[in-house]
Amino acid sequence: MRFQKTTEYAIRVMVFLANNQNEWLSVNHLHQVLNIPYKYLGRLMHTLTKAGLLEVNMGKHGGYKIHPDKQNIFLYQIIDVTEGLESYDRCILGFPECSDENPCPLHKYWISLQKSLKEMIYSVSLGDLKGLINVKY
Amino acid sequence: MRFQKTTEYAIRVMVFLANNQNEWLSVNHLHQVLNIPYKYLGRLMHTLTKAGLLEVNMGKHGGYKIHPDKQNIFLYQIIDVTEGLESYDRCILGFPECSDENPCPLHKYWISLQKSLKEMIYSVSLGDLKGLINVKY
DNA sequence: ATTAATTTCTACCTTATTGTAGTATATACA
DNA sequence: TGTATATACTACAATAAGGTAGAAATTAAT
Repeated sequence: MRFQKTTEYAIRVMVFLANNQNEWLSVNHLHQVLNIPYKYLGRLMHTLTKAGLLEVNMGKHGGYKIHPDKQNIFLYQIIDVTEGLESYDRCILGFPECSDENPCPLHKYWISLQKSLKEMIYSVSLGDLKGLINVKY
Repeated sequence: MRFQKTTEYAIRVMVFLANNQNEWLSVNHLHQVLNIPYKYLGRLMHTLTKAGLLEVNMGKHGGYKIHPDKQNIFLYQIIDVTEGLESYDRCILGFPECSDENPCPLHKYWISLQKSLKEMIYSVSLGDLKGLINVKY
């Protein structure tokens, strides 16, 4: 029961960028500070940019920053880009017809947990996480 | 954010066996009723047996049933066999030193959810799920 | 004994995730 | 305009999860 590693990386890097709003940060710098494989991170940054969460500046002194139009990004937006949100509406046992009326054996236990998980990813934003960067990964 | 598919399969099959305590159920039967790939399920049953959760009877009219010494199995015991319990104590951002004193950015949000998840897998048992098998997978 | 139905064991295949390498392209600035 | 420093793009490699195939071993019943 966990996020994909790519999602971990994405949240890590987005939190870091949110704490350095006005600087262009290069992949190499982020790779070193956040301990994420360089080339893999490069591709992830590109993906986050295509998804509209980041602004990019190519060439010398280039890098990435949070997109100016997206100043309060929620966790669900990041997760949506990296692994999708399907699992937050899915039956934990993979029963395709699972519902309150037609529940799988774990339904009543899982539903409330799923609700809490959703509440977290839809309510926590990068703004809530500002300042929290004294972490060595 | 989900269980591995193998864990899904394992819980499905254990719930079914718990509802048919006195019968030897063959892999072929379970495969058909629970819609789990035949050969893959065979290996999973063997794994659950080696872990002591099931009793096996080889040969004609053979199959599996819940091990007589394990009449009230909790979810965490099944999950431990299929994917391990590491993720239930792990930082959601993979920060190796994450703790109350030295938290990652998501720590305070994740900790309470993790606690609920643990409470579920340590408190829900197959006994709690008996009778709930009117499900077509 | 023989046969049929079952698990066991070993090997391999497929797919998704994670990670690496190299070249092309863009930008800043001397 | 040349050079240094970035990202973009494409291809491929490694690993883990999920899945398949077939022969060997075990058991029940005839």
